[in-house]
Amino acid sequence: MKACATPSFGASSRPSPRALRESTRGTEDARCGLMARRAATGKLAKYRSMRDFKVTAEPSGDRSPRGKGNSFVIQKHAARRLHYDFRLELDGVLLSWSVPKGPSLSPTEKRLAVRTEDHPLDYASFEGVIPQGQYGGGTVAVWDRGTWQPEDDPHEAMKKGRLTFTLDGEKLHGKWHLVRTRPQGKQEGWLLFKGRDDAANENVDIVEEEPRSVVTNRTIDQIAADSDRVWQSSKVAEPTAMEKRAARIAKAGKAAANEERDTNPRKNIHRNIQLANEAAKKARGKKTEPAAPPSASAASVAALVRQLPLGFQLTNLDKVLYPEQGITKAQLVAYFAVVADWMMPQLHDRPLTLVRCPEGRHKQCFFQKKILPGSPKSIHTVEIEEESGESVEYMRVKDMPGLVGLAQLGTLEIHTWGCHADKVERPDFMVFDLDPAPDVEWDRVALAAFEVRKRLNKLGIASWVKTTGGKGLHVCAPIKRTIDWERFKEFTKLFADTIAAEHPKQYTSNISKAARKGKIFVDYLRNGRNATFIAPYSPRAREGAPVATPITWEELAHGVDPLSFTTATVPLRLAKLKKDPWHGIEDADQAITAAAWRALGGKP
DNA sequence: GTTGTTC
DNA sequence: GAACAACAACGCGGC
DNA sequence: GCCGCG
Ligand SMILES: [Mn+2]
Ligand SMILES: [Mn+2]
Repeated sequence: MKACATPSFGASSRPSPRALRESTRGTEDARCGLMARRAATGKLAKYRSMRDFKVTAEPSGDRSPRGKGNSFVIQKHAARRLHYDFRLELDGVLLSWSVPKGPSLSPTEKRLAVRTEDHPLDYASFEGVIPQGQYGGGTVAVWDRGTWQPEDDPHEAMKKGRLTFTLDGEKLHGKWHLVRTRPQGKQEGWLLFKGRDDAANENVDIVEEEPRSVVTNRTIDQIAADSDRVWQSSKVAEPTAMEKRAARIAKAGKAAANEERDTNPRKNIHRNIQLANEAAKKARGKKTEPAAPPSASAASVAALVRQLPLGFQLTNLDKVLYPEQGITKAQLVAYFAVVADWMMPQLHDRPLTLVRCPEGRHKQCFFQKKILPGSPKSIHTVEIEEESGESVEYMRVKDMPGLVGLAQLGTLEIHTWGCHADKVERPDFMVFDLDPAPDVEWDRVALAAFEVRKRLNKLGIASWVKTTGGKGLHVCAPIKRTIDWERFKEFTKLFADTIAAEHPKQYTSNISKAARKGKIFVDYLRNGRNATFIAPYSPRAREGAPVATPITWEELAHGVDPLSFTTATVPLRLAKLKKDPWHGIEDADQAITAAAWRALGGKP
């Protein structure tokens, strides 16, 4: 059997137009044509793997339009960033480059061109909208099209990284160059620039002056608007299951919003996220097998959180962070967005330490205290002088986008210092962490919290309580910023030692494991300068995505199951609450008084 | 998860 | 663009 | 000084 001819023109002799035509389309036999098609099919595997053709209107490339085999197209593509996709037909596919600034008619203006995956030939006529969330989501216009003629063998040229050719399009003409930059060194890029000939022009910005589609004479904006209309009408005609679902959520969201005449769009997004969370919980039921199947609404949660006004990009929203519950990063983002209003008053401007698990809670997790380059801009910093003398940039957040920024980093736990950024050397939040030994019953822990509360009250300090996401409780008290860390910790140690001394069978203030057997460790060490504690409303990187949850003393007296507070249940709980469980904590105006020191037998 | 290096 | 590697905390108490 | 702890 005869081998199929590879189009080849030799290095020196320029091919005739006829030779070019015949090189890609069958002057030989049907077998070669078929093989070329199969080859093209293989080249398009990547293109297809990146797209879901049920969702996008882009062609799948299973039908090749008949042409002369030397077409080119430039598609103006308003995606995340506006760019121009430069495509040359070769061997049954479109070689493609993404040119951020588009072509220039000036031979001295070299434009960066990044090679992208080969596209099918029928892509050349695609103009319209690629749905958001799909690869390359955005609006596409056919900015120019026509034919191209390589100067030499294009296969050799591609291999060498020097392609010289002539364009005969509607906007672009004459000689052009595509040159690969140094293969080693920085990233491999190409440069697209005009050859020196009559079609060159130093004075015209072709991209500015000819912005429209050469096919429909529409601008990008007009194409997007037209596509909107088509989408609207097709939606009425034939709603898909997903659209029906979205409509249901939107309707429920509207009804809820109408109740309180809420015109804040962000609040509405929050509400929709809550509704989606609720639906997700119902869909999951209470089954928690080793790996839960993705919940029905995971996809719609991703769509919702993408609407949050953040100022940075969310990525990998479908990544599963808690496999047992099937909780995705999108659901974590939704959780933070919903609890932000309750959480931020406590978290605002405190230095942070994070527990990050970007690959999920079972994979490599790590602590992070310093800000890293590339962090979302909604994460702010605070410069703190370490005792060693060196200065470290800690992280802090001020608002919902900041909180979601932490989620974007794959943060499963947020730990905070007991001070604020503007006065780091003055602690303002006291925490007694009640850690029960493994065999201690929950009721004893609850009673311990009341004991701590009673004793603090006697010292003139009101306190609030939260679960930790584990088997313990945190008794918390805001304190005026009068004393330094050393004295602060000294006071809390005195307090813990006193309880332990008076009830040695119940409590210990000694961190060592041996001392804690059968007892509750009153952990005052959270009150040191370099110590942190789990933030209110922070999830934990543990099975079930439990949440450190502020509760009222009444609830604690009534009985609560600390592990029932999870990223799935806390948003529902908050929606039902009439007032903040920590109501009044912002207005507390209390300090460690001289009388308090004396009551514990300490020196004021 | 992000950045930097390398092809 | 893709594949790959490096990197992301540390102080304090107990004995 | 090392280990455990969070
Ligand atoms: Mn593109
Ligand atoms: Mn503890």
